[in-house]
Parts: sequence; structure tokens; C-alpha cells
Amino acid sequence: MARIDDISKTFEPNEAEPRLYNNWMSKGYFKPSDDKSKKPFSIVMPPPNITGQLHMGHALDNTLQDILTRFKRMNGYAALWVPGTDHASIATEAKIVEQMRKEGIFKEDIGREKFLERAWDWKAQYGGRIVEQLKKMGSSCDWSRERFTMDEGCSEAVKDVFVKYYEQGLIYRGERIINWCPHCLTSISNAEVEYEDQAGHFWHLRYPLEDGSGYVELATTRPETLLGDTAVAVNPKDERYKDIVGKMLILPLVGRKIPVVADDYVDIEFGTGVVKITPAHDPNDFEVGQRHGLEVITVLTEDAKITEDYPKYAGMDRYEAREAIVKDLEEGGFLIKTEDYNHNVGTCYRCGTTIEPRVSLQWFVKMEELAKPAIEAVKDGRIRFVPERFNKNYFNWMEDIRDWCISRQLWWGHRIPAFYCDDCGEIVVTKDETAVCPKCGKPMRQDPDTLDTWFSSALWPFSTLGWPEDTEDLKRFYPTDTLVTGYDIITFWVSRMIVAGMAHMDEEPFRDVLIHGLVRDSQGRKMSKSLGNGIDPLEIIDKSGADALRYALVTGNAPGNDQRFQEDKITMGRNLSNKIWNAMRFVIMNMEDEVDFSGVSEDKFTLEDKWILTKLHEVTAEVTVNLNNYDFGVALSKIVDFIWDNFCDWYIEISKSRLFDKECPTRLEAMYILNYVLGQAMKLLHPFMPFITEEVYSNLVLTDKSESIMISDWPDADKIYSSPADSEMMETLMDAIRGIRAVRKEMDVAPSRKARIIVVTPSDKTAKMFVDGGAFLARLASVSGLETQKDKEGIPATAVAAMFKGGEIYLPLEDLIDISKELERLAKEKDRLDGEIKRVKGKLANENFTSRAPEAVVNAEREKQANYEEMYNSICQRIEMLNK
RNA sequence: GGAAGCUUAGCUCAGCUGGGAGAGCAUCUGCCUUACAAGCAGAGGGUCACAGGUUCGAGCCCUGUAGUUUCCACCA
Repeated sequence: MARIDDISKTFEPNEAEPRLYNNWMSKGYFKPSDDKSKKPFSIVMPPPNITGQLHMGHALDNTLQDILTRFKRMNGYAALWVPGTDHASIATEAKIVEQMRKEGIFKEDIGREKFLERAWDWKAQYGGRIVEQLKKMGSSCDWSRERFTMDEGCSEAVKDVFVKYYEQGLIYRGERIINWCPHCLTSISNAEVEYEDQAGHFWHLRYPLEDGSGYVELATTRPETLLGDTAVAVNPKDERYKDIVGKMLILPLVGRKIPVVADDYVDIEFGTGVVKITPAHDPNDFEVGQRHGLEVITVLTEDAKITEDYPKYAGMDRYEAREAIVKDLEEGGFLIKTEDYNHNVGTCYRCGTTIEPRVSLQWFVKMEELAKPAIEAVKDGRIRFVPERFNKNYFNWMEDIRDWCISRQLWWGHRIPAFYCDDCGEIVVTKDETAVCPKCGKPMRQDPDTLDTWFSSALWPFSTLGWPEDTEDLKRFYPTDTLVTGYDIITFWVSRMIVAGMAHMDEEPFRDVLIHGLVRDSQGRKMSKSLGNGIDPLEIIDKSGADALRYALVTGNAPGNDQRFQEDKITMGRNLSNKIWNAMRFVIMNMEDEVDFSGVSEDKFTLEDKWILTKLHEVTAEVTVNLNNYDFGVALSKIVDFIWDNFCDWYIEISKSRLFDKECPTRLEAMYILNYVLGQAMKLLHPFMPFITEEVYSNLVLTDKSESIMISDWPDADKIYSSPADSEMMETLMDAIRGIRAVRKEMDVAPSRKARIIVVTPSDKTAKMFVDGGAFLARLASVSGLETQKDKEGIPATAVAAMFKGGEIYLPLEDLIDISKELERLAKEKDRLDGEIKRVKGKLANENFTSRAPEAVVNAEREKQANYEEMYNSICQRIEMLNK
């Protein structure tokens, strides 16, 4: 048993947290129980990028998952939280390319194999960083099951899915216009494009008609793409241009003849109603081109420079070329005017470079059919977003889904398992490492491209459990229970996991999707590297501990809402730890070294014992419901209130008179309740603040104690003593104490000055309660002596009054009291009560209220009225008396 | 263009299916009371953005308005 001399005066997270974490790890507590009778509960961790460093988003995400996992584990589930990391193709490749650039090496120089060697080395060196950082958070995931999106099993799953989709015709290869990042030099998917408002210009140009009969006027934001124009389009219903449809124009600067076509895509109202069509460099133009059989002329290279086909501009990047072309247009008399214009520009979500739409040969997943069961799963409630409003977000994306461009011109990632025959053009898609052409028997060439990172993350809920093998884990833990993630990746990730789950497992990958918001800075801005406003969770942990960080992230936060990160909250978390630590020290220092609770008798529980137990019963019941509903912020504040307010400020204070009196007949019971209630409270708090709760728990004397709080049973409200009637009595007493304190303070009676009180109550029971509570009244309200009487006979004029439900309390303070001041105070109180009574009376006088409102509500109002009136009358009498 | 969220005390935010407005911080006033001054006790402070509506009763439900944030789509 812990001796107070061995316990430090403050809780030291820096010392305790790593020690406790390592102990949990070594005991294997993070692994799900092998006991097959236990119900499974599983979560898969959104895999952080191997390039990543722990940021506040991870910290929040993982705290929520850990809370759930620990809660369920204590509730008797075989709880599994699967951790892992993502290879993050673009981000990682960019990092390595950058690193090599510093050494003067380019990836093409060393070739694919050497590059991948470097990448794996990089992964080995840095890939574990984030994992170590997650451990500092206290994350109770099963590290023995840690996975990586490019490990053998996941790679197998990826190939399997690709081949299966291909065979079902759900994956195809085709020449389409895709989003191209000229910096990363790869295609990216629609989801990976971020639109941002940019200031630009609107150049009004004139294109001459071939027959010399004039010109058409049009406007563009991208004059440099003019080189690739293969038509000009107008709306077929546009009367203004009826006559020129079908005529030919001369493309300025180039001299090419291009037709005027009619297409519904053109908005009559917008601009001049004429659009230049550049099928190779604009997605809408591409579609127009397809409809009208227009030529596709690529004028930009992969890195967004003008091609060799236009010698005058060749090699200029798109912005230089824009300037040069505008200048030439102006000189040629083709520029009418230039306007300022704000428009949305697509940028690469990884590097921020403006996207260049580009026609190229890529692999796609046909999404429409696949999306159907995924939409259904959410529609009929098999998958539930929490909060529900994110359904709309999901449907919005899924119901208007486009085909998913999955090929990336990168080396780091899952190589596309497609092989081509250079001789006959045959394509073979296979899981094999190599392929031989089935037609001409020659060795085939594997597609050099890799897959979108999200292709492998989409399989995460089952690939991590062993799929495509039919493993025990897969059988036991799939579908997973709750997915915890931010709303920012619903489209990227959540939707694709649902699609994949339905397609390959025929069962939704999770039941609930708990969505959380962003952690913003104290001014409400997004934390970002460029702003330099990011707060490093690791620094917080170093300074104040993981418990404080976790507290700060959860307190006062509702699901799905963004939150501002305030340094204050860390302080609050640390203060809470300190409070708890000291409560524990108090409990231990007031206990004999060899205390034995076997003799504790429920018959000897006092009113305050029954009260704190009832409170514990209530908070346990409520918090359990809150946690099951993912209301973590609410649950946490209830637990904290219970510990701080009920337990520390009231129960501990009250218990002192019993503990300090060695002869007190219920002293043992007080010690027992202190240990028991604090122990139970630690269990309730454990999912939120795992470290300090474990440390405190281990120091307490508990009759039913586990070797770790982590694997102890969650408190069962039904098994906790409860007596609402006693609790209510105690609350009355507390009210009286608060009343005495308030009155003393208001009348400027120094706390050090003890005072005797006279309790006036007609109820014997209430009177007895005060007498029984005499010891702690003395302590909590500086009461030096107590008398009770049934009426106001003989109350001195120089006494101040405090009203409580069921009676009045008088403090005779002869020398101190200014009667006029007391009268003033009473008059104020009388006014207040008068107002309350009028309000309640008015309500009860309303026939509609009494007949339509629920009986309980009406009765409560009646009771209020009675109480108020009683107090009001007492005050009136008192005022009358003082006036005499 | 479509959709969603937010607007509650000086600040940051809670407030579950409608039943007399809450917390922390900050402010003011007392207290070093032998667990804790990282604390204790007491106090002040809100037309719950605005306007209508439903209801006996609205911070909560409905409609509209304003401000603000975000998501999706995108008109050259």
C-alpha cells in the first residue's frame, strides 16, 4: 500500500507517462482479449502519412479513438484499435525528390529501382516518427498489428482489387482530360483539386471571319491556350450568331482555320456569348470537342511550357507565354480590352500549383455503379454519420460522382498490375510479377505508373485485418464499429472505403462514422505551415503532459464542430490533474498504513456518504449514456464537475471532521467511501486522461482492484448505492450552508469569526439533520454552536437571516450588525421572491398551462410556489420584527 | 449557382427528444482554513443575431433577413 511519504507532492507527467505507457505495452493490455465470449469492438486508425509529424489534427483524432477504445475495453469488449501508416505517394515522392535535388541527383538519373531503394530507406528512417509520437498521446492501439499501406498484405489486397475490378469492367484505361499538376508531374483526381479564388484578367479578343465579313468577339481568362483552339462555340439558340454558325474563322497569331460550332454548353447571358474552344486544355472544351469531333491540339508540355510546335513561344511557361501572346494580340489588333476578373482556379492539394487540365492516357474506376450500394448503406442507416448532417456532404459527392482517375505518374506507390505488349498492343492485367503476351508470346512491359494513394487507403478496414486471406481477425473484427475522422476527408477516404467495403466484403466497413472538426488557432484560423500558426502537440506534451493535451482537445467540444485551440485549456487540464493528485494525497494521508475495509458496514453510512454515492450513481449512469452517444465533451464536463465540485469541494471537506477525530465511529466508513468514490471517478475519467487516472488508481485502497485501471471494469450505475431521498436532504443542508456563507460574506463577517446559528424549522427531521451535521457545519460555515427551534420565538433583532427550503437560519451577531443594512438586504431578497412568485402564479393561473402541460411540470411549479411563498412570508415577518 | 454550419456572459464554448439560461477563463470581494493559492468561499455580468410564426410554454421547432465560416459545382 502506498505511503504518503513515498508520494510526490505533484504529479509529474514527464516521468509518469512514459513509465505507465511502457508498462501497458509490456503487459499486452493493448491487444484485444482472446476470450471469444467477449463481444468484439474495432476501430481502424486513419493512417497518418509516413512523411507526417504529429499535429493537432492527429492529436484530436487519436484522442477520440483512444477514448472510445478504452471505454469499450473497460466495458468488457475485446477492443481492437488497428494502427498503421500511409505511404502517401505524392507527398513522400516529393520529399525524396527534394532531398535528392539537394544532392544534385534527379530521379531519372538513378532509375526506378534505385529510387525505390532510397524511398524505402527514407521510410525506414522517418516512417516510424509519427508512430512514436502517437504513443506519447497514450494511444492504446495494438502495435503488434501495425500495418503499412505498402506492406505485403496491403499490396496483395490492392492487386486483388485492381484485377477484380478490371475483370468486372469497372476499371478501364482511356484517353481523357484529367487534372495535371505541372509541379508534381502527375495526374491527380478530382478530389485532389482545391479551388481557390484568384485575381486574374478577362481578355476580350476578336477572331476574324475567314470570308472577311468581320469578326467575332469573345473573352478568355487564358489567352495562351489560344494556340490550341480548334473552334469557337456559340449557343444554338442565340439569334445574334445564327448566321455565322458553320463559318470558319482565322485563329489570330496562328492562322489556323477553325469553325464556329453551336453547343448548348455556351451561356447566352455570359460575356459576349462566344467561347473559344481548346479541347486539350479545358475539361468543358474537351467535351464540346468530343461532341463536334474537333481536333485536340496539345500546346503545353508536362511542366506547362509551350511545346516545340510553336517556335515563337516554345519553352515559355504558361504565364510568360500569356504575357507574350497578349502583347502580340495587342500589336496585331486582336485585343479589344482587358478587364480585371476574379475566378476560381484549381490547385494541387499537395503543392498548391495551379492545375493544368491535360489530355492523357490514364486508368479510371467507373464509379457510378459502385456508388449505388454505398449510397444505400448510408440511406438506410446501416452506416451512420455522427453528427447526421454529414450525410448530405456524403450524398452530395456520391450522387454526382465522376470516374476516379487512379493512375499516377509516380514511382513510389503500388505499381499498376497491367502489362502491355509492345508488338501487338495486347493488355494483360494480372497479379503476377511478369507477364507474357498471350497472342505473340513475347515478354510484356508493366505499366510504369502507380496508383493513387487513396486506392490503397480505401481498402484499409479489411486489408489491415488480413484480407484477401480469410483470417481470424477479419472474421472477428470486420465490420469495424466506429470510424473516427475529420470532415475534410469524407470524400477522399470515407466514401471510398464504403464503396470498397460494399464491393469486396459485401458489407459496410463500419457502423458509425464519428466526424470531428478542425483544430484552429486561437483566432480561428486554420493552422498551417505557411502561416506559422501551428501549435506543436509534442511541445504541449513535454510541457504539460498528454493528459492535459487530451483534456484540452475534448473539453467543451461537440462532434463535428471546429474548435479553437486555447492555451488556457491546457492550463485547465493541468490544474485538474493537480486537483486530482491532491485529492488522492489527502485520501492517503488520512488513512492508516494497514487499513482494512472488511469491517465497513453500509448501516454506518452517514447522510453525506449516501449523498456522494447517489451522485456517483447518477454521474456514472449519465456519462455512460453520453459516451455511447459520442458526447465526449459533455461526459467529460460531468465527470470533472463530479470530481471537483461534489467530491473535492464538498465530500472531502465534510469528511475532515470524521477523519480528524480518531474516535469517530464512522471514521472507517469515511475512509472507505473516499477511496471507493475516487477510484470509481478515476475509472470514469480514465478514457480521457489515462495516465493520471492509472497512477491515482494504483495508489488507492480498493476492495475490488485490478492490476491496472485500463483493464478494470467500467462502473455499473445499477450496482452503485443510490438514495435520492437522502441525497435531496443533503442538498438542502448544502443549500443552508451556502446561505450562511453568502449572508456572512454579504454582511462582512470575517471567516475567522465563528458564529452560533439558530435553525428555525417546524420539521423534526430537518432539525435532526442539522444537529447530525453539526461537525461539518462548523467547518464549512464557521458555525460555533447550533440550536434548533420550531418557531421564531426569541430571535434577537441583531441576527441576520438566511432562508432555505424548509426553514430559516439566524446568526445572532450582536455587535456587528447594522439593522438598517440587514433590512436593506432583506428587502432586496423580498423583491426577488416577489417577482418569482408573481411569475409562477401567473403561469399557474393560466388554464391552458395547467390543463395542457404534463402533470409533473405543473406540480413542480406548484411546489416552487409553495417554497417561495414560505420564504417570502418568513422575510416579511422578519422585516416587520426588525422595524419594531 | 447548390448545400451545410455558426451567431448564447468581456473571451472561448456547452446546452440531449421544447418546461424558469450554464461552464471555464477574465472581473470584483474576502481568505496562506494542516490535499491543493495550479487553491477555497462569495458576487456581478446575457432581449440566447434580427423579424415573424407554431405552442399553454421557444436558446431549442418552422419561415424569412443579416453577418460569418465551410463544402460541392463552376461561365469561357
